[in-house]
Amino acid sequence: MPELPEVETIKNYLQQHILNISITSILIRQPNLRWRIPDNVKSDLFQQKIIQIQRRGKYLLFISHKGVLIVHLGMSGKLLILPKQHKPNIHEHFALTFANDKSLVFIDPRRFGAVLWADSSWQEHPLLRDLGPEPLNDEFTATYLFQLVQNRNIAAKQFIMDSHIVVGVGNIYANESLFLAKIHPERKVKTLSFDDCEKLVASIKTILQMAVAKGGTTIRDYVNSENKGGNFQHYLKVYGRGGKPCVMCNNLLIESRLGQRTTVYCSTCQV
DNA sequence: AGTGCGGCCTGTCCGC
DNA sequence: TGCGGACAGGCCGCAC
Repeated sequence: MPELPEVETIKNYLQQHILNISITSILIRQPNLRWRIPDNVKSDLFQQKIIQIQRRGKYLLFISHKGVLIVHLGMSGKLLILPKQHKPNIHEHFALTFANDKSLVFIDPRRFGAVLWADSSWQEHPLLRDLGPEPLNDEFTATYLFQLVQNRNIAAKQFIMDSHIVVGVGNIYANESLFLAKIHPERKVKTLSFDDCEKLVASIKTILQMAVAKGGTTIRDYVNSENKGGNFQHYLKVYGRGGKPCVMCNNLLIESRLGQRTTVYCSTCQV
């Protein structure tokens, strides 16, 4: 569900609400998420405070003096701030309650998400250490991308959705970025010129920045921690518009499947 | 090493 | 209205 802009929006909200407040209880209701929630989360976080929240790709990192809680929302995960006494949700798998009687509640119907624990050197965690650069950082450049595309016989869309190449680009923003860059999603990446890489990098940055500014995209059920949707869905040019006219050339957009994911593009504008 | 896909889950929608 | 199948903002881990 959530891609980089959605996770960033959640992080920005949580930073204003749960920092530096003692944790009074930890609830593990369903430990079997993508990976099992480690038992020691309970003892390690008890009476600790979250002193900092960071985002790495689509992972949220809740940093305490004892270690780091790593949270990934998968496809259907939500993190909500609710009163300590709230209406129970059958998919509430994990919750932290704070001294101000607010709870941080992890809800995830499909359980593709994860709640994990690392010591303070979370950068070395197996799930995080091999991740590619943050797309909005200066290290994500055309020079970097052009170097990686050499001899790679993979479709452009699958390439930019690979978190070892660049983090945070999911299905919606991959489709949108390729449209903006005028690159066909099935184009083999080894055929990209340096100029193509420049356009692609610039497009990914533009799309993600705009989406962050609009609080993310709500297609179906994404909500931030205030239980509100984002607004970027009003700015999508291809995703969800298969069969409709291209906003640039009026030809009908093609909807196909690539790597088991719905892919939408304009066969005239994107080459 | 790179590439392609199965699988993890539940909910929803669509066609028969 | 019931049922099966496809699909959904992700991504690891395995075959080849």
